[in-house]
Amino acid sequence: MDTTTATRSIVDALTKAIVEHRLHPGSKLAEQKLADHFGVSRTLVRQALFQLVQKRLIRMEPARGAFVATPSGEEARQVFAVRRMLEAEMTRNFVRNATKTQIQALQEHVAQEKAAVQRGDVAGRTDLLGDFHVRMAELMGNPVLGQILGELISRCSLITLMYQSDNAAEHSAEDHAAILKAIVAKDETLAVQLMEDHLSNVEASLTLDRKLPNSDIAMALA
Amino acid sequence: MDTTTATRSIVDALTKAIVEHRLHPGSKLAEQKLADHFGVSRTLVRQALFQLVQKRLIRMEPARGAFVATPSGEEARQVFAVRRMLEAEMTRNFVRNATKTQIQALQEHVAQEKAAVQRGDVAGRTDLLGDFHVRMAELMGNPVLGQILGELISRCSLITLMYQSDNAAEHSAEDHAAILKAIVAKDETLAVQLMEDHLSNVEASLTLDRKLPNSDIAMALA
DNA sequence: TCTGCAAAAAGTGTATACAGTTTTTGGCTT
DNA sequence: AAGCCAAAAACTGTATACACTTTTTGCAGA
Repeated sequence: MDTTTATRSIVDALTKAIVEHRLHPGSKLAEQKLADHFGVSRTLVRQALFQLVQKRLIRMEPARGAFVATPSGEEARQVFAVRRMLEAEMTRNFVRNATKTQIQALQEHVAQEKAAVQRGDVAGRTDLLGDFHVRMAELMGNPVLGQILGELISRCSLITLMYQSDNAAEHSAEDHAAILKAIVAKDETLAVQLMEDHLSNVEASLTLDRKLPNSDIAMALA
Repeated sequence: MDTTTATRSIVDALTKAIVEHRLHPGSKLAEQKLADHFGVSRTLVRQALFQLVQKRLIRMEPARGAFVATPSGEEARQVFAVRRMLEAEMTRNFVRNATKTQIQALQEHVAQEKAAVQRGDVAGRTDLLGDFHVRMAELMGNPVLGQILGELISRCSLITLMYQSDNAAEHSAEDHAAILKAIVAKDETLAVQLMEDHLSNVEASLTLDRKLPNSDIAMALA
């Protein structure tokens, strides 16, 4: 087992748990408990936690330990702003350079989204909706961009959990379908516009000005 | 001394050393030597190294240790592509929203650049040229963007060291001055265009297709 | 019953120990 | 003299130990 793999698998497992909302914002992440759970020593857990801090998925307080991050509304807006910048250009490049195979891959993905929506699979839908963006980033052959976007999208998972309002972004799947249609039609301007609008819609569907409904409270309850 | 501070200061020191080219691409980073140098145990050094891996400034090989990263030409191109995406939008926002104080801050920075160039201060110039971009990102009040850009610019420091050709980007300082002039004139389109051109020029001044002149060799010599 | 405080428990921060792997060293053979 | 192999040294990967801090517990007093 090489060095990175052990720590890496812990990072991945915790990332997955946070992104899938199995660990809530503000939750305490006690090192010994995690070590027991993963069957390793605290040393490896600690290394993993430090990496998660850099991914902004957790925060560490001196002598108090690690907690699942509770991004502020301000931070959320900034994350969406950066996503719009990157994904607009990504979409433009995609229209210009995407091969038929790549477009087909996205079409299949959108079909999966539609299926998940129709059968009421909420968890699966949430997963797929985020994956659409990651998939696009990967397909365009720029792993550097893909990795940055992947991290931003992970953070959005926390953000949406904290600030989602009643009318959650139900029509994301439709947005994706519309974007893809514009891509197929090679309508660069429209595709870019739809992508920007889509991200703005998702952001707008959140109540980012809420007065920290749970962050401190959740910590207090933990 | 809180937990993050000890490890963090090691991360910062190593980052600085790499960005300032005091540690060359491919150099071995032996844990015990670093520990002795910083007067701490390997535990803390190791935590720092893992964070630097995520910042893509070093890489770790199983059972072989940590080495200063040697980004490929392909990776270099991708980093520049992402920088163009982000900095174009950043410039656009800057033209729209920058206050007089912020513009003044940039003007002073450009003046410093000019001074460094004139007195032939190569090290200072290199520092300042990268800082121009970080400074702009910070000024626009989007720390999320600022942090991402900061990391990309750090990577560029390694990239330029590895791939710089004879005619290194001497006129970066002039480019910056031109961009700033367009910003002052509130010419959004021109400012964005100049920023994109500037980044393309820097990229073009590198010989990214070179056949790994030092990566493996430097490792062998280490 | 509620508040306050001290002792105990739990938890973090760092160093050290040790097993396993890689690299270096030094002698032996050709 | 050059190449090769084995022993030694150096180094990584992980666990454990221990000091110090925070949190919890439980009892005494009001």
